[in-house]
Amino acid sequence: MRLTRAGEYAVRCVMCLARNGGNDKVVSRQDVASCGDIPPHFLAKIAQQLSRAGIIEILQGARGGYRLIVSPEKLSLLEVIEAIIGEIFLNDCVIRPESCHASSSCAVNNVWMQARDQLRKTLSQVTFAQLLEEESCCVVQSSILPVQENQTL
Amino acid sequence: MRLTRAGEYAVRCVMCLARNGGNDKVVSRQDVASCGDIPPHFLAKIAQQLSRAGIIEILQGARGGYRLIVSPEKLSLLEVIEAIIGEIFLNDCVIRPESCHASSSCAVNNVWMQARDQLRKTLSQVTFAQLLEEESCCVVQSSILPVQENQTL
DNA sequence: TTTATATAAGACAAAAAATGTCTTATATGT
DNA sequence: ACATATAAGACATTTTTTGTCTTATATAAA
Repeated sequence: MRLTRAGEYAVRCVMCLARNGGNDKVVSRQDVASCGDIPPHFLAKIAQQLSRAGIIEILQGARGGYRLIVSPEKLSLLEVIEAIIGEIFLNDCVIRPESCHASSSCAVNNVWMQARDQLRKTLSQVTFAQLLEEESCCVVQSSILPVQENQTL
Repeated sequence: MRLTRAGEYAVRCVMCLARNGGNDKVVSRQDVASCGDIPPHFLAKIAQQLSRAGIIEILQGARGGYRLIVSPEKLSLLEVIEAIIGEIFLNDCVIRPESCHASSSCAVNNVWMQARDQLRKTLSQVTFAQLLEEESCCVVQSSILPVQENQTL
């Protein structure tokens, strides 16, 4: 497990959409990128992963952008993160049998599995609705967005 | 946080020492390496980190090797792992303020901190004495070691 | 004291993973 | 038809991790 920058960007992206596009509103990639301080092309990749995971919808063409299609109440931090970095594992030997000889009955491995379950549970219990209620990094700059709604047409 | 291979090797190294060198016995680097399937020179680096952390003692010269200087009852998985990979953090923004703007009052960050504390607690509650009581990956091959005690002198 | 054995220390190389950029293609609204 | 915006994937860069090699040093034993 590792919260990569891509994972962090994904969280910021969803936060931005939940905040600014909550009512099925579409937010352009540019706006999300500047809101979350994300390189636009990198965001494109991340958005595609979120789209494949069924979390957002991507709208092509003029006036395109991203739209959150899961309500913030039903969307957990875990879902967004695992959409980007894959299912969380803390140790390799579970998924890579060649890196260890006797993983099934290994006491060390059992500890890692327990820690993993705990971590996933914690992350799954936090929804974006909850996160929105509090002050968050990725929302600090969002005050620029309402202005941009009336941008050049 | 990420359980790197180096961290995994460190755990195997300590398991091997706890099992075979429990009574202040010295186990050669070669023996530890073959027991834990660790590249010998890589093990040397890991051992140095464990030594700096006060977990093992390194004995130079002929008949040298490594010796566990903390009793397995008092040595936790967390201590060994953090000796190698540093203090566990799940997210960057805690230690790298430049990667985030308002980390102190960030709801997302708070979740990560909570998950981190939980993970560290879990790992700190497991001792190597406990791990030794059960079957473990890194101990499977240790039956070769008693034989090697009577090796060529 | 000399020799064989074993690790220390750090430079170096290789591989893997993550991050970021760029180009061509495609879709949409006007 | 045109302007706008994302899709898709190749490519480059950077960082991290892993592993190796060489020279130096310490110790035990002949």
